[in-house]
Amino acid sequence: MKNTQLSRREKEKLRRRQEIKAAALRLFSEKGYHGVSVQEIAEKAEFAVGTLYNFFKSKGELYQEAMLEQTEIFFAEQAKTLDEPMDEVTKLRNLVRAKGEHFRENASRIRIFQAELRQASDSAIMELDAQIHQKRRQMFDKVASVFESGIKNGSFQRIGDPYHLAVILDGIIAAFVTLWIEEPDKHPFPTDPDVILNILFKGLIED
Amino acid sequence: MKNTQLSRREKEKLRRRQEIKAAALRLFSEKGYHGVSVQEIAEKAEFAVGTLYNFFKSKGELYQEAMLEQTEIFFAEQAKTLDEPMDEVTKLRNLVRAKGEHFRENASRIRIFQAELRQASDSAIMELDAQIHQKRRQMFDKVASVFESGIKNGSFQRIGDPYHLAVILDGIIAAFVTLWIEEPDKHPFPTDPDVILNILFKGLIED
DNA sequence: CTATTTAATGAATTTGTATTCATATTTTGA
DNA sequence: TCAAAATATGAATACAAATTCATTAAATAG
Repeated sequence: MKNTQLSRREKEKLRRRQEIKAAALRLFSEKGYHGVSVQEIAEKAEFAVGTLYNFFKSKGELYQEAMLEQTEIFFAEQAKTLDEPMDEVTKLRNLVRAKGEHFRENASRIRIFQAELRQASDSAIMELDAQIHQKRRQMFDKVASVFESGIKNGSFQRIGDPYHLAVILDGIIAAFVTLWIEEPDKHPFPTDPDVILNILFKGLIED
Repeated sequence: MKNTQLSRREKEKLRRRQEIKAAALRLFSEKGYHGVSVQEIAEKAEFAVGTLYNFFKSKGELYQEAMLEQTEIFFAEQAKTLDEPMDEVTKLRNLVRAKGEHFRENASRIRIFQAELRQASDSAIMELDAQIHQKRRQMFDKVASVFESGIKNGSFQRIGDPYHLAVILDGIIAAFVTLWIEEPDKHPFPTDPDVILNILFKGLIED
């Protein structure tokens, strides 16, 4: 799979292309698509603006290539953990571990997969983000206290920290919403709340 | 809490302000912040561009107000379900139900809480989005087959559809990542995968 | 060493859109 | 009915980039 039939010149060209992509990736990850100008990328990559356009058709294409490459690495790392011949529990543990490692190693780049607006330069929008997150935290506290009291009075097992449980319930619901938004017919949002809650209520292992 | 001490004129003014906000909300929800021009909002609201600026300092402020109002309604609906004097399981069920109803009623508006880029008009970026989602689905299939085989050979209980379980595991991890990104010191991403997996492995109710 | 091809440059151009403001219109109160 | 105050208007302005391209520089070949 090595590029052996590439001339010296072509390899050089490819290397510079990669350099530009790397500079772009770092900036996009920090400030989001709209927060970065082509000028800025050119400076970071130590090329002139025009040069970037010798390598990429447009800013959009550069963004696409940079992000897709990153995504491919991310998924490849995960897939590898599932291809080992292991029992299911081990596979899941390795998967979660691999994801965790990737996140820790690429902390700054992860943000980009969060909402693009979070990185806005506009002050009103940054304020909005802060306000929404405050509301979310308040909500998490409220939900956490439900788990807390359930654990205290013996209705619930202590399978995790109550605040974590609140955040997790939110994450599970968000996952269902994502499914539903992408393919509303194939994955309608469940009417019965227990379809979602049973994930928490019932244990996957033993009973 | 009613605005009784407002003059006829002031009430009118407020109503028009709300109308603009409503038009803006609909457009922002469909096409994202960068995908909508002030022109467009003005047309939808049936005012001239200049008029919007009599009501809002800037596009950013309009966005902020429109989105925040929506968010407040969203969280208020949820909070209400937790304030009723019910047992914990019922509270959680009502919470999930309330969220589901909100999502179904506001389908188009939900997208805005997903990544902003998804609504991009740039074709390269739309393509990127499609490519990432294809990769995600492939990954979900792989993970689902781990759950599937675990269920088949009796290692796992069938607490939900295997594909759902895969998506949910992803959602749980994403929830932890969000926590960690917001407050890295307070909520580090767990080193031990079982902190995450026990949510699935162990049941909240009975054992 | 020179000619020719290939690549890099960045100022100038184009584009898109947020914001302003002089003018027109409507509302209010006398 | 009319003048003053309040609002609405949208063409003009300002600005921030993305993209282009004529020019310059570097690399390669003869």
